[in-house]
Amino acid sequence: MGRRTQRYSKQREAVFNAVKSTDSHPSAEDVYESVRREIPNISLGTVYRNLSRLADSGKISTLELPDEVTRYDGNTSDHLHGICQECGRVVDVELSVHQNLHDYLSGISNFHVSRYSLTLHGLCRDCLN
Amino acid sequence: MGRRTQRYSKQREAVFNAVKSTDSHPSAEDVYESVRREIPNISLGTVYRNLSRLADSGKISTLELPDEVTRYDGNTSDHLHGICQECGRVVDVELSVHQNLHDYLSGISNFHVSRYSLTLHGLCRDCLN
DNA sequence: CTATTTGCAAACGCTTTGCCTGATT
DNA sequence: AATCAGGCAAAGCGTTTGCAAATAG
Repeated sequence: MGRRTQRYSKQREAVFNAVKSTDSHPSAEDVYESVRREIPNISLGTVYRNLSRLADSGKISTLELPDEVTRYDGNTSDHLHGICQECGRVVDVELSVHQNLHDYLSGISNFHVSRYSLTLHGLCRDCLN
Repeated sequence: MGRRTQRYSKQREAVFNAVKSTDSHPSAEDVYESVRREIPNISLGTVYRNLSRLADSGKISTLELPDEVTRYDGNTSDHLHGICQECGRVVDVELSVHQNLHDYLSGISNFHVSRYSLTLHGLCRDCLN
């Protein structure tokens, strides 16, 4: 066990920047496409490896979306996501709701909730018009 | 388009029964193992095909669990699921909470919620002891 | 100099599909 | 007899991994 030391690599930096610089919650493939413009011969395997390491070390986070390709988020704060049924985008959701939900869920009698995963489906602001 | 007519087959009946007769939320592989005791030469492809058809026609339902193999549920009523961090089981969760949640979620300002997918993580009753 | 990281390609796990034979209506 | 469903095996898709060469410290 124990994490081994991490060395700098321009590939990891580029992967990190690609995730950090957008709020589109890119998939590994999306990140690959984006980073390739800067480092044309980067391999998809390297992108996957770096996404995992960055997520392990808490610098980015992984999105738990049902029936979806894994997506990554540069915003590591605790928040919710909505998937727009119209345009397919994954958007950040304002979370006053989120804050009370944990208490709300402790009302459950046959299961002890330590965390939950909530994904909303509906219409984003753009598609609501 | 348009659904084609469905014919009876003993394989589909067995797949249906396997899902209906348990509350363990079996995966396709689980169903395969189970049905094989009755129909030893059934193929895994047939199990998948029938699970899809049964779900399409609403006779069983598909579980949207993040980062999990797809599981199936013979209980088609709207309810929540908890994944036990100790034993890995997926259990049905009593849902008084669930009923109010939709209203609760309409408070969100930047996303119009039409449905949501909520999975709980924690401890089931057995593992809480 | 040594350990880590890369690129590449092969392997993986789960699920779907094509093709031809067999079963249902 | 006309379709639909099954068995089998191959393919598909997203992701992981083994390996030898390159690179950071």
